[in-house]
Amino acid sequence: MSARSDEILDAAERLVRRAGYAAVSTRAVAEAVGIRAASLHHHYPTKSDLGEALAARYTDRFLEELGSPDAARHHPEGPIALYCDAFRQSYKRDGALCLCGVLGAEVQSLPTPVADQARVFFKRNLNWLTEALRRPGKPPPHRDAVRILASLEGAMMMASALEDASVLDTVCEDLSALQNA
Amino acid sequence: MSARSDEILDAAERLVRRAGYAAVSTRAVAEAVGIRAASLHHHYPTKSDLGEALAARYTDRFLEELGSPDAARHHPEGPIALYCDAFRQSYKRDGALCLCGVLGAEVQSLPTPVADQARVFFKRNLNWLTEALRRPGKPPPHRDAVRILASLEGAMMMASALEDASVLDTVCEDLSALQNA
DNA sequence: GTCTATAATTTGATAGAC
DNA sequence: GTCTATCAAATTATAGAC
Repeated sequence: MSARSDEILDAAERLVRRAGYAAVSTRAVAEAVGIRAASLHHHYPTKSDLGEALAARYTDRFLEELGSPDAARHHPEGPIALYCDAFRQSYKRDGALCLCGVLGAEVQSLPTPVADQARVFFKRNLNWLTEALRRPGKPPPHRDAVRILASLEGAMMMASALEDASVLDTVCEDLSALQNA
Repeated sequence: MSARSDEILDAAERLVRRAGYAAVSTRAVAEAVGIRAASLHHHYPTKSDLGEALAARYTDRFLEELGSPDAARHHPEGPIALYCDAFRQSYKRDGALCLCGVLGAEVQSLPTPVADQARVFFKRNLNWLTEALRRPGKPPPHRDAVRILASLEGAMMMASALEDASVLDTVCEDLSALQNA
């Protein structure tokens, strides 16, 4: 993975998170990097290859930033607040919703490898949440994980569509409050 | 609005809800109807016109099916259950997520009139929910409305991406239960 | 690794006959 | 209202020079 390959993913991520996979051309990504389309295809032979690498890196990075579910359990404000903040920071830092939220909405028109990588994001996040919320002597809280991730994905989509970040803040506050109930 | 114009919107809705706006060509819509692309452009001069009419009809129909917020308040299972069922039925009947959830995820690459119509869906739904959940002597529950709609939109996206309708069911059940708390 | 050049296809859209 | 024919532009991708 060369520096240039990473630069290409950076540009692709910025564009796809705002416009969607189908609406972003390999040419547009190349232009954003400052190279020709033919050069981009040297790093990623097909658009599908680019999309797959993009989703995989996004997922790896996101989970890396989260840290271990075990550490999250001992976070002073609780695992839900920590998890919400990861999305909130990502949304505010990049001014765009979750890459895999975007891909998930157009999953039926994605090349199979890209769709599969988007699914991996959701599965790994659900596993992380289930682990972080687990309480001794109780069954794994899978339903809570589903509810939390779905709320956050929907909140980011609506915040982006309505150009109103307070939608995400509202949902995050209510999710954190619920935890203490 | 001729019968043919409506047929075109039917086909467009089916395709866009599965693949996204950018991934669906006017030719593909025309083919699904059984006419030529030139004939489609007679009914909707541009793709943007088609998208705008599509989102507007979707919103009108959805709110019509919901009925009045006042009637929902007196529903035997409560307004939240009624609202959740509207999305659940739509998801199962059409095998696809909310049209405006799809459009919302790619809002930055949509023609302005289409993006605006997608926003109208969210605003009208938030107003409906706020009204249906209102309780005398209390401030309008705008936050609850945001939380509920965001949860449902995210749940549909995830159900579609993971090809697992139980995600939507789980979220609906938890939303209804919360109401009684 | 990047470029120019180019191929093959698709796309949104129009002109004009019927 | 629908068609054939056509267009200009964009898109994904490849060949081959440097």
